[in-house]
Amino acid sequence: MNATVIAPADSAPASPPAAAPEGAPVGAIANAVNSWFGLHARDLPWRRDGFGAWGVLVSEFMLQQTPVTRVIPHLEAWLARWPTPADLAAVPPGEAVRAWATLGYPRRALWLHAAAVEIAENHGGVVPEDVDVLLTLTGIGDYTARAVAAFAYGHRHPVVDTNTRRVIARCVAGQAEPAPPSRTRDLAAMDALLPADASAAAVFNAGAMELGALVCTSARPRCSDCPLAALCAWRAAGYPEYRGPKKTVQKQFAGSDRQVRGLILAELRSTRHPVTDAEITTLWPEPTQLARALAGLLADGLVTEVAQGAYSLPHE
DNA sequence: AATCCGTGGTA
DNA sequence: TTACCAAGGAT
Repeated sequence: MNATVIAPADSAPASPPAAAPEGAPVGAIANAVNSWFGLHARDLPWRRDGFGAWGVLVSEFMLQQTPVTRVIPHLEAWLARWPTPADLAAVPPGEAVRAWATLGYPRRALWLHAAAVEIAENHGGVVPEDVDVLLTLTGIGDYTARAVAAFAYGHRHPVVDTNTRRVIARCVAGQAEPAPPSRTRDLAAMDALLPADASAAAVFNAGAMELGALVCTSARPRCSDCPLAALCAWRAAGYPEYRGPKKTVQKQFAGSDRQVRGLILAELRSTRHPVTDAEITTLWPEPTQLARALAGLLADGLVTEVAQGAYSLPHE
């Protein structure tokens, strides 16, 4: 069943291509991806000329685990309201959590606000361009730091997200799915493919992600449309199924603490008045789980107790 | 290093 | 209907 789900629609070649993928020049992969990207890249807001480093940074926060189509409207509203880091830093974090709406993982809104404060206070209100500096900001990790440096500032760095990891796993390693993430290994693998020219490198970073998002997808990859088909080690090997460590399964959402936290936060977003314990009690039938969820939100700083048994989004 | 963290679309 | 999974990061 596993291989059935993953295996692409078109069949493997009867015999492996004469040119072994390992023998293909490294530059061939980047060349093919960049040519394809030039023809098929989606017209996304953050790819417009002059979109700005702040816009790129906000987009990357929003895109952490949330699909492109859900991000775009919120991103544009966000940037219209807070055109600079200082604009966001000037409002309470609860405003960011409220504007985040249903994008999910509301801690990201809190982290984005914290990053804006850090940029305003420590970096003159300008989004840093060095990876090492970006990494010091709240909510920015290995992916986002390099994405901002590469896409907003044109610096040459390997940018590795889940799409790129999958493309490399298949095309280079000949495996159906990537091994569990490894910072060192993943960055080295992408670095080995990266064009020397910074501009071409930035295109390749974006192109590999785009290819993984549109063609080299997790389920039902469209190999017949893939610019790397002739270079792909997974294809050449006849699409062997994944044999690595078992992927961790995401816990069921229904009935989870996540769901309860979401219900409480949705209630807090719906009003600017404090929400009382009595009102929160109506949101979920199990008091123990409800209390645990509320305690978690308080500990995370997503909720503030403004009076005994009354709660709101964080003020400061 | 494994687990936790929201929400909604899709097959 | 259920299961998968989507430009990750923090702990």
